[in-house]
Amino acid sequence: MEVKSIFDGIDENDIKKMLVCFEARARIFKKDRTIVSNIINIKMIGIIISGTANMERYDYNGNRSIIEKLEKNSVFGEVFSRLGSDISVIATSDCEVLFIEYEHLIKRCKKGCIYHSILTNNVLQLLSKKIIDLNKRLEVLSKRTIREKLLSYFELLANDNPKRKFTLPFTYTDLADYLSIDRSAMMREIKNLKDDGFIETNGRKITLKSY
Amino acid sequence: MEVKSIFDGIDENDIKKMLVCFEARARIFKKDRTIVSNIINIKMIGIIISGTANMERYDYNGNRSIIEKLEKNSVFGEVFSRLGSDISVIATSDCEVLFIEYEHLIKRCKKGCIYHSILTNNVLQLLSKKIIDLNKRLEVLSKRTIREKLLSYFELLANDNPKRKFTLPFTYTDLADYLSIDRSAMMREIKNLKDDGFIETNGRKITLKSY
DNA sequence: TTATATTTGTTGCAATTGCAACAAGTTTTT
DNA sequence: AAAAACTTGTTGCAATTGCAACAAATATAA
Repeated sequence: MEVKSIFDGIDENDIKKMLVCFEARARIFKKDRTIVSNIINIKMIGIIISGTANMERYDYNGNRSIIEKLEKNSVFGEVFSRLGSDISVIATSDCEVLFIEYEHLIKRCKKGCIYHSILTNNVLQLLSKKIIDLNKRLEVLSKRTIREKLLSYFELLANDNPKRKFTLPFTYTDLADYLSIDRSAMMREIKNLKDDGFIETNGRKITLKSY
Repeated sequence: MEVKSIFDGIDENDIKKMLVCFEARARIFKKDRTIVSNIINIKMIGIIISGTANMERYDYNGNRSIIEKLEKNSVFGEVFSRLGSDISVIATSDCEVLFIEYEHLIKRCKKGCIYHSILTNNVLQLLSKKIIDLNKRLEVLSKRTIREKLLSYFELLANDNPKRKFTLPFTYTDLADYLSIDRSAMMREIKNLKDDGFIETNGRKITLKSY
């Protein structure tokens, strides 16, 4: 059974008690607002309670890189990310974020919260999941051509659907940033993939034809 | 204080007891031997006790990708890696590997090992560290040109040394695979970097000149 | 110490890619 | 409903890259 949230398996009432014990604080962010501008030095972790956000970075050439898409229950923070870089988390829709100090999570609770160990375990599962996701991303980015990058990314998305259909979770502009490639070159290659019969597209709906 | 091993802070004697409790098994691998040929379906994790290894993958074009360099205390296994891919772990020197079932690590010990919670905590720290490392790798791979990939990778290596000198932990051939680029194109670019005064090289010893 | 294998260094050439620029289509804001 | 902002689609061109191939230098094995 997959862990979805760090509070999986913990009773609603107990969660509330724990949040007090953790001195957790919730904040609301409007779409396009910056949730964290510089992830370094944040000894807190953030948990997306509702809404979506992107973790992104601009390099010195002004090229944006979308490091990660965050959604409900996603966890972010220094411990989960690259230290020392100009990474920010931007709300892509209105969202609510819960901030908790990292130390509270990993240390054994002095007040003896009985659910603390469940929570630790959940964090462990989420971290494992994140590692798997990062490795997926790495697998895509380690492809040498735009065509291969697209196909391996599409393959990941199509895996969930027996008809091999999926909807891009991105605009094409964002997709290019996610794959770290030039948008126009990517559009050209998508056209080639269509011409060569690898994919069919209808807006952001894509069907993978071959295996 | 950084956690180096999953057994950090646990007494030697207690480790031995735990290993029995975990049904841990140690195995020796000679250089160039395959430690795990297909990481999927392994419900175990491996811990490098001594020696070094590479986690690698060959795509259908025969291009090798070095996913990760493993050394003493590195942990690998299904939970820490991309599922379903043809990933293998190859010894790059003689090494000793300890295998433990993942379940034993995360479940609360029925026999009441008092150090179990320390261990869970250590695993958590190691996972966090791995996430940070993966993000570093992603940062390098998300650069769009070979030059930028090289410079950002060198930057990471040079960060540890005030003189901005470092020795590549790779042969140049392996470096190209690690960066997912063509070796000859990479050599050409390294030459350009030298000509342009960005770096000085002496074999695998490199000095970063500019910032 | 020879033989064998691997790594490094180089080059021409063709293919891929990034860049710049612009038009057309959508969506969002005013 | 009009204006503004963003996304999609397209192209020529120059720069970068991958590929193939080979020689020289090192490292490893016999």
